[in-house]
Amino acid sequence: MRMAKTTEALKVPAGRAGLTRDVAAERTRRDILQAATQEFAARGFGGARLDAIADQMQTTKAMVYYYFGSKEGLYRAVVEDVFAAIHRAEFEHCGDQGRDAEDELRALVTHTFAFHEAHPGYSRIVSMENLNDARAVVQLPQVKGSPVVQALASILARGVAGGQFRGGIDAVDLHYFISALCVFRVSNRLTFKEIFDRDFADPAVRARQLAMVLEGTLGLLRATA
Amino acid sequence: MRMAKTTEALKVPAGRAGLTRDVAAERTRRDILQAATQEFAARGFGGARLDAIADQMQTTKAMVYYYFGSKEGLYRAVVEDVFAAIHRAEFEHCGDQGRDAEDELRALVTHTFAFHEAHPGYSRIVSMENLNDARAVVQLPQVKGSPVVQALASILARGVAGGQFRGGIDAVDLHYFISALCVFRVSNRLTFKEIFDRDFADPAVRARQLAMVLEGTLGLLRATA
Amino acid sequence: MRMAKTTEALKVPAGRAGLTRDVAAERTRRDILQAATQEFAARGFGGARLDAIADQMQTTKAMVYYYFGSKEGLYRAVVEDVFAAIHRAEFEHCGDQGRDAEDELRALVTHTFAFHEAHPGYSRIVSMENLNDARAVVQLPQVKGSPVVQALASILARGVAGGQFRGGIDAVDLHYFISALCVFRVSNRLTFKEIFDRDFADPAVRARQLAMVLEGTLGLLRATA
Amino acid sequence: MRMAKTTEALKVPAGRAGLTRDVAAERTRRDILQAATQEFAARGFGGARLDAIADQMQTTKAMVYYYFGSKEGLYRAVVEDVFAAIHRAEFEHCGDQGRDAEDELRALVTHTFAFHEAHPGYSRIVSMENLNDARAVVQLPQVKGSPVVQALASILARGVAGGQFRGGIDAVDLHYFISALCVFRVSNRLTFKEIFDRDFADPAVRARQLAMVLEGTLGLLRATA
DNA sequence: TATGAATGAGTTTTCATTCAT
DNA sequence: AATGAATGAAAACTCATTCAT
Repeated sequence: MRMAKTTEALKVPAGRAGLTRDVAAERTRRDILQAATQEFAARGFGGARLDAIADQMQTTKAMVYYYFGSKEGLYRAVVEDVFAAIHRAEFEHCGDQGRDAEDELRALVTHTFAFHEAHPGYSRIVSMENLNDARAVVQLPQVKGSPVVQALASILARGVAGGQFRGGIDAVDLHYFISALCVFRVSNRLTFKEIFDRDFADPAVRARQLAMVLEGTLGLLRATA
Repeated sequence: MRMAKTTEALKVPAGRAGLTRDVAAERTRRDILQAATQEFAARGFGGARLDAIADQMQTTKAMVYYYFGSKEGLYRAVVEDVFAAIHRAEFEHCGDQGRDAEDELRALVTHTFAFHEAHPGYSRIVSMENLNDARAVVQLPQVKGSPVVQALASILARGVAGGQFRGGIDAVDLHYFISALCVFRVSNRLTFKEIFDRDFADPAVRARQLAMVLEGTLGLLRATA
Repeated sequence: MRMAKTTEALKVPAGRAGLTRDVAAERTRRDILQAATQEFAARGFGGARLDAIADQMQTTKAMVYYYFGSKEGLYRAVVEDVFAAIHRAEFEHCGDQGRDAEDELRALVTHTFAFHEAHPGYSRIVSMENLNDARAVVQLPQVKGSPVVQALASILARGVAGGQFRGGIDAVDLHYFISALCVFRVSNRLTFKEIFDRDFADPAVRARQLAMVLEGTLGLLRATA
Repeated sequence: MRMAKTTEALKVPAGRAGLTRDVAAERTRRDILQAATQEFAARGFGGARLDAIADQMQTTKAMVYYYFGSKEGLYRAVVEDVFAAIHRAEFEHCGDQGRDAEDELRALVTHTFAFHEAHPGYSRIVSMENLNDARAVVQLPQVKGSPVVQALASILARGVAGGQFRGGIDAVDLHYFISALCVFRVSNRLTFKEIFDRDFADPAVRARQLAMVLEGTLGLLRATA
């Protein structure tokens, strides 16, 4: 009897005795997923080794097939998981509406900046998925959209209403702008360092860049050209 | 007798009769390099297949070894080639100094924006190299630095001197800022399109984004906060 | 506590309350056996998958081990079951002795012809067992012999006595003759159809072939050469 | 650079120097094919092991993929080869037309009888292919038809014209009749021996059975019922 | 220079079997 | 009596690399 595919496989335990087993199974699944995220981020899809993933746990390689069906299925689950984490993080931030639009935007940008910096593995997975023609994302309807767009739209509307921001800026475009500045410094850190000898991880550099991102974003919104 | 390694293999021989053959050889080498660039860009290092590269040409797989020594050597040559192309493009632009600093900056940003858009394969190779821990770039001394930094420094100096720009912005940091905005929309186009349903290739979107990049960059430099 | 092996597992228990459960168990066992017969017939021993067998029922793969001990044990049970069914069918026919020898033979041949046609799965199992070096049959003492041989011997004796048939024909040899003609058209139907474009399932073809088998058999027995 | 697929892969050597290599390559291919025929005949498709095939030669398992692309491709090549051999044998016999129809038929039957007996591996492959739903034969246009049908048609026509045979017998049907009797005793030899304790390989049994097949066939054709 | 054949070490995948509950 | 999870050994298949010509 096969399981495979994605996440819906974990049944709600019927009782106490069942609980332990299902919990253990779910734990096995998560172990695999975590190890796989690391391995895929480190070596790409083609370079990732199921052996390496299995070796990181107490489980065997066959379990990958039991839970995910194939290397491709595992990859899909990893991508799904990463985008879910990104969206979750964005959602968690969007709660504290109601403040001044500019303050709000600064907070959002700062948060985004810090989030990607703190989770370089996510950027790697996203880069890899782009190299892979987004073939996993295409098949995952649940990754569509992000709460951050609503949040930006709200900020923009308030800023424009309050006369702080100029109009004509679209929320998705603004998200591109902020994302580019926050993600690039993580995803392209290594080549940038080699070529320009500048380490984005250096605290001073980081502080300057955060300031630039904030000023650039606000400069864009305030521009009257 | 093997040749292997990277570029020093191209020495143009002094002999006369040998010329034809060397020209053919050089052509074979370039064919391999181009096919390899595509293959690596499409599948990453681990996913790239020497068979696939050989099949794209009239040459055989063994030729890869004759000219590049190994898959790794071929990969290095591809990365070197790509960065050389990027730097060459940047250099070509930097020639027309002497105009107004802001105009100059607009031209440089616009050029960078268009260049990456026109060469998505380059961004792919750069993304891949980052996923690969920059292991090729580390070994390639010739890719260090870029003329664009001098150009930006010159623009900044003139802009500050002319009172158009505020001071305190570093040329390399500014290059990060511009690169991020120009590269991200190419390297992350696919996932962005899937998730936010916004196609960066759409002319209207492109025009808006170019405007944003220009306004954002200038807004950053003009900012007095 | 394991049971394993083959048929002696079916003992009907004397207990009262246990009855329901044993009936259910026997039903499970038969379900497995049927699914297994199909799977083995369809894919051969090596190609058969316990997963596939389990998936066809409401039972799990582990039940196969509970009831049959191993894939090999299950295979043996299937072969035993099939030969038992064949012998049972042969026995059922042999009851109505006492008629004219030639009529009797016609009836027997016609019956054999129809039986194999109606149960192509049996021929498949027999073919498979031959491909498997008869390793299951060797270990199954209960499949030895068949009532059909006695029946043929009786028919032959009466036919010879009545001057209808010539002597010198052995009952087992005659069984080979009839079986070959009846089994081949089932077991080799597919390749024959592809190569000669003749479908043995076609009613007209079937009628002609039945006539041939009857005429051939009787022609053999009447021959005086 | 891949080859795979079936037989057309062997190029005609361009010259003397090329000859040796191509001949060696062709030899490798045939070695694999022969080992595979044995392995498939012995264990069926699912049970056959590529390792076992490779171990029988001085070549490696990867060569199977080089020449045949997959286990399935190898299987197809084996089936093709076997049917080609059967048809070739049938063709070789069909040459000596012109004799008396009955003599001719006796010779053909005797030859068929001996051929299958001498090549039990062929019958195994045919049995296996039937168990495998004739999936290889379906894809092999070159196995369609057999010269034996023409030969039988000719014999029948002459026999009818000469008054020796009755009319109304179709050549393909007759081929079924003869094939069934000749193939069954090879393909079902093992189970028959176990169940009826009669060894078809025994010279005395063989002689009796050949006589039966001859008499039965002629009896069929002479029958006036 | 160039080619097709060959190889060996790996990689993904499968599967019969067992275990804990 | 039954189940789902787990396992290890082996299977098919791949691929970078080398060799003979």
